Amino acid sequence: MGKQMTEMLKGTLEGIVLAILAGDPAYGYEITTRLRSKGFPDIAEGTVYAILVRIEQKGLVTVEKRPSEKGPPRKVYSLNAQGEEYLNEFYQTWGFLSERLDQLREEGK
Amino acid sequence: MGKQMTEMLKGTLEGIVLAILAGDPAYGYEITTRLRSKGFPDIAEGTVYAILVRIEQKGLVTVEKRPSEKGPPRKVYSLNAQGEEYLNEFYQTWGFLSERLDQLREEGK
DNA sequence: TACCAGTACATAGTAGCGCTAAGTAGTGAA
DNA sequence: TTCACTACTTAGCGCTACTATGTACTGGTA
Repeated sequence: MGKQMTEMLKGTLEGIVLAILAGDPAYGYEITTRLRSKGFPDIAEGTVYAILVRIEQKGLVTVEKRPSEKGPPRKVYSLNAQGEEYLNEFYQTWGFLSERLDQLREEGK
Repeated sequence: MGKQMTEMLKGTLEGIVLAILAGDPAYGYEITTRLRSKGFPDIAEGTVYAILVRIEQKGLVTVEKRPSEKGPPRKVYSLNAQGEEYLNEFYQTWGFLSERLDQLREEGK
């Protein structure tokens, strides 16, 4: 993955995962494969699990353990009310940065 | 500054500084004040200087020392060809992420 | 004169985030 | 029994922005 992308994902990948969970609940392995199919082919598994641990500790998700037919039990994550609020803040922060950048880009022309 | 903003600036603040320089050359102190007046009131001076050192080492800018009437000599930074290319890559990466996020946001509704 | 605010640059130390790499564990197919 | 796939975990690393502090020059003012 490009170095710029790696650095830019800091602070945004967490939001992206939350956005995925906002669609519907999912478990780690599933999130990884979804990310990979949706334009982030190089996201490492470890990265996703680290984010899941973090957002659980922050209290943004609820976790439910469900058995799997194909391997170890899954930990299914659902966004809770606090998580939705956090996601909205994330979108706002992103929007703010987008505005500044668009403006700078215009000025630079 | 919000913690989300701090994390999101990782990987973008450097690009923002390059975008400012794309408008016209500037020196560190000036960049800091410009940032503060343009919606980033809490950017620390030290952060800006660290970025300037970095982009100089990466060869994205040329530096010229000019005397100041009001203090120590200024180091004026200008974006060079390599810097412009890097800035374009930055915009592309940003655009890619924007698309993914917009898409996720739509799906989440 | 002495002090302070403003200008201008520099840097050591810290925390957070994503990545690398390696491991554990369960299932089913070759 | 070996391998591939599923599924989760964790230690260590590099990079970035922030905090805090320091240096140095100018001009105003008490």
